[in-house]
Amino acid sequence: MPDQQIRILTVDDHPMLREGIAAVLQGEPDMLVIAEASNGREAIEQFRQHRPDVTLMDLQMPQLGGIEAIAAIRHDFPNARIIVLTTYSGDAQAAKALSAGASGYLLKSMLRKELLETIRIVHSGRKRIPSEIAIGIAEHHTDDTLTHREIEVLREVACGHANKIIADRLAISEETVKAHMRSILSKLGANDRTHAVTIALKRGIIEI
Amino acid sequence: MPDQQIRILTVDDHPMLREGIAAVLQGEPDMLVIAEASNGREAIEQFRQHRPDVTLMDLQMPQLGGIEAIAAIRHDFPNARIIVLTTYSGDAQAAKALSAGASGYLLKSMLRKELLETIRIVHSGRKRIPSEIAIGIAEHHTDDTLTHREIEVLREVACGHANKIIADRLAISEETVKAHMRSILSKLGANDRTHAVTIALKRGIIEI
DNA sequence: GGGTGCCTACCACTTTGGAGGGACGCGGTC
DNA sequence: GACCGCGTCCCTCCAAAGTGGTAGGCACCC
Repeated sequence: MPDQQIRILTVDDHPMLREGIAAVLQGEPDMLVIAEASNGREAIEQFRQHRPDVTLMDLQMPQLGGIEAIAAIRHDFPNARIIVLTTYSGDAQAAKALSAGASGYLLKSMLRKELLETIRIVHSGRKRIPSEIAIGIAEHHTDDTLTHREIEVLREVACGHANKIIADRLAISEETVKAHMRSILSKLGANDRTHAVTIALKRGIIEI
Repeated sequence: MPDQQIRILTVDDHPMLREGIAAVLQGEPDMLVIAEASNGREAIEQFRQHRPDVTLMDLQMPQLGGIEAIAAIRHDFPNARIIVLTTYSGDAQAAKALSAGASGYLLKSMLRKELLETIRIVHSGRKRIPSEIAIGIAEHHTDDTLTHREIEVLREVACGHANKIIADRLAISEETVKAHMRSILSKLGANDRTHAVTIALKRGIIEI
């Protein structure tokens, strides 16, 4: 009954982890790993070629990240069922992945039982987000989110650039940079720019 | 010939990854996974109980980190052969692991071939550190390393505390905090405190 | 005894950051 | 048309951060 099997694509830059997933899924008669990819670019390629029923996707990968890959795949195949399988990297990352079109979000620290359950649930067309993750997202959902420009400024701040330098690099006045900083500090509830950077890193708003 | 097999303990908080390692090692007749652990505390226990020939150890784990576990195991069993298997988290982390007594350092992104090679090499009593890692460590080895007190100050800075607050919390004068900061900025080559924090995070000197 | 590194502390000084206010154009929505 | 969010810009003011130099006490090692 190969037609009834759930055909799965695994995407992760750790071969050993792909190996582990494959080992777990091999024990399940209704599942079959049909392709693997080690970055976002390969993931898109493999998806096009094999049209898997379910895709397991890491977020942090070289070349092209998971979130971009999810968005690209869902753009071409709006019915693609994609489960994020990653180490927790902040509620902002999780929220981005879900709004990019992921149907599930799993942590690598979770047990095989949850993986199998989630694959079956997502394959059947439903969504599945563990409550820990959902709570994390909800916690900051009411908060103001940073605008595109504010995130740009914050990235500059993380590099150790002074307001004046940032102003030059973004081709705006120092006063504007200060205005953005005020907004950033207030939105994140940070004491100072350093605090703002560590908060943003924790929540996955920016990366190092 | 079970006596000639390399008896291996795997330590990682991702069950899926342990599964993957086990799958890879199962194909090797001269290797055998005899125990698993999902954090540092369990690792020490399992080591005591099974005395493996080689231990594969992740660094980032709940309860007790890998570096502490390596140090504890090597304290009781100076001949323990331990290989770090982790995602790269800065040269400082790698250096700490090696000086805690690890004989090898592998990245999770590396291929199975390298894992097997490293296990055999380390089991034979030699060390093995990939050149990328060695270069990373060497790059900053000539640099001044931060003192214990400086790291304490930097951790406070990362929390968004002002010099005055840090002074209170560490029970020293604000002027002393400033003196430490001057030293930190100079040693790390940072433009300002924010930059110092991001550099230290990248290099694994502090964690969020 | 002399040297070194670390932690501590002070002074004087300049630069930067952050708070609080207001303001305007633009694009979107109601 | 009125409103709102965003990005832009300007002002003032004060508190912080950062730079320079100096120095004592302490532990450690030659």
